[in-house]
Amino acid sequence: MHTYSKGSPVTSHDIARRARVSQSTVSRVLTGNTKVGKEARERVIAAVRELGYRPNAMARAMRTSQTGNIGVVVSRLANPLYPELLQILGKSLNGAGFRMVVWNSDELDEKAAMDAIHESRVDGVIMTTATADSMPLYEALRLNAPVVLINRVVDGWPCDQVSSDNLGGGRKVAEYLFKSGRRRIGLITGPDDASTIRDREVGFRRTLEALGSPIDSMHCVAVDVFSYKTGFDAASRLLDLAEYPDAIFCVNDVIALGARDAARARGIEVPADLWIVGYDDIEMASWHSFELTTIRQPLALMAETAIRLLLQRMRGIGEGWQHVCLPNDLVIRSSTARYAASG
Amino acid sequence: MHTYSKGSPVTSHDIARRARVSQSTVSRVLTGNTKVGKEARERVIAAVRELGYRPNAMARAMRTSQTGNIGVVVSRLANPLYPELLQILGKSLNGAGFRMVVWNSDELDEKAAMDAIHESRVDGVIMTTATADSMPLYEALRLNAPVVLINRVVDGWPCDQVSSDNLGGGRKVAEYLFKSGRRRIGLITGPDDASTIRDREVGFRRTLEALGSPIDSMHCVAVDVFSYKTGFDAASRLLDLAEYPDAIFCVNDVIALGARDAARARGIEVPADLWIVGYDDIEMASWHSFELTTIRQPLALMAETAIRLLLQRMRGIGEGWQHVCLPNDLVIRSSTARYAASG
DNA sequence: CTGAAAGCGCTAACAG
DNA sequence: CTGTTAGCGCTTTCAG
Repeated sequence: MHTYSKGSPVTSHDIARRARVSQSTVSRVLTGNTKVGKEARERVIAAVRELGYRPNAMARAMRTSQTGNIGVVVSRLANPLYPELLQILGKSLNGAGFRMVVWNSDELDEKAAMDAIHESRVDGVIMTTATADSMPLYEALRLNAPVVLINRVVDGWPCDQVSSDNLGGGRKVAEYLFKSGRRRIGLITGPDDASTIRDREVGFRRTLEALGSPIDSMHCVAVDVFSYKTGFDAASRLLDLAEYPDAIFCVNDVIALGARDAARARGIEVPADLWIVGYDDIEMASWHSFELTTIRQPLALMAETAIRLLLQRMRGIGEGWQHVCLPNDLVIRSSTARYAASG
Repeated sequence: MHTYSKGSPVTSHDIARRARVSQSTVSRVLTGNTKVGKEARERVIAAVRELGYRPNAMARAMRTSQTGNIGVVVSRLANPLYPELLQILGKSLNGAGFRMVVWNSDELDEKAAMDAIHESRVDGVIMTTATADSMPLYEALRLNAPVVLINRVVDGWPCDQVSSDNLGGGRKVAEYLFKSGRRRIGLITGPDDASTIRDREVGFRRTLEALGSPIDSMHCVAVDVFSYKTGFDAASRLLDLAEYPDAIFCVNDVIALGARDAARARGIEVPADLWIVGYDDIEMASWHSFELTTIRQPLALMAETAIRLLLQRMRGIGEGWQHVCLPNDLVIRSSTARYAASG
């Protein structure tokens, strides 16, 4: 029985025969790199159409050592930030003539992505979830693999990196809350292996300390994994305190949404009794039920930058490793009072 | 300058030389299909490790006509159903030894996925977003391409298809609402090119008609695209009527969430003044702010089934086209009163 | 401008 | 068990 997956049976030789040219001329017409006589070209094109010929990508890849595939490793797709990022990356990559291959990152996926580079399945990889203890990643980088880090970064690692200013984002939130008169400020943070989270927390804490209003350790909770539920639970703990915070900064939106609902579940009014601030500006942040004040990252710009750096790296251009850090914005909604953000 | 993407410079010949065996023996050790002497095998393995050798996947694919890649076409990732499905599909595919390549489906992506099959970039494709007017898909199917449809299906098309019982889902919702005493039942539906939507709507309408309580055309709105916002707006139109519905069935959760918030924005109490039912049971449906009654599809089972059918098809097994339709469940939450669902 | 020829790195007969 | 041999389908010199 014929198995389709053996690939289209028609090859460039078939085209050559039919167009009465040599196989190499067929190739020349298709790649378009070399001049070909008008007559011959037209016969080839006609034959291609008539036979429904599609060049075999594997064979081409083998000759050119280029697959046209770019791998993307994303963290748990359950965080809506990543689908959003994925959508943007996919569009940009397609625009640049590449296909996107996705790994949904647990450690196995990270390894799989690095394997794919070494096996020439992909020409390069964009990692959104790097951490300093990813051995496979580090190994690949040592071998000079074309990898760029986006979103999460790892200081000092030998590769291009693109992030937004998480330190500054944390600072902006702290300043905003403090200047708006909040003084019992709480924090829900997460695992500190992600640079994003670490930076947001550090920027936030340092600024409050500098302003003379450090976070009470009672008012700080760390979740082990980011989800609505963990956010809900963490906030519940904070809100069950006799003197609960008058504002809570959550290091990402998903937990902030959980926190918002924890307040609702207790009948705590937001923003009257409690302010909540998130981070990422995922789509749900703007929903009527949440109206979450948050930090918006310039995802599209980050994606474009990452792709540009990766393509340069793949071409062997680019000497040192670049670390691009893009600015982000405080988006004020009614989960906090509508005071103007100050510089 | 050395460009990494030229691929690892070490080939099976290098290994052969180093292990003092022929290149084919190296291949035999690596593929593991043939017996190899203990001595030789060990020398090969050692050489592989010492040189950090990785077999070139393109070359292998060219010989075997198998890439190990499965393409997945998903509709707008903005609908959280699709990331959920993607996650499940990815895990199952990896478990079966395949990699997942994702296209984020507008018409261009659909075409790209079909191109990928013809160019032997992927061994097969899983489509979540088929519609009857997808020309590239139809063309590919005519050529007997290994494609399976999941979620959305197209009656009469020559391919394997997996869906859940959308007709029955619509019916269940109708019965539940009617038996719970709702009589001014509204409907927010969507574009009818998707089989899922069509079936849900038909099942719902027919059942209500059979029960003698057809939908008032005033109480039916169709959105052109599925999003929180379109759901919010559509529900707003319904709720601004003098006599607004006492229950609204939304053909998917995303618009149901919008509808829920439209009620909240007007101070309409749910479920006291209005019941809302969605479809899909995406994660947010269970969030405290929504507590949405909805239909849960057996995504994991659907994914497994689709993959099984696809693998059979790729192996050339399987004679006729199968159409698997799996049952789904009504999940009752407090966006409707907590009456028991009846059979 | 075009054909002939040489492989890319690997797998899979085919003979030992 | 293992080496030799013949390509997979394509791109790219190298000669005309």
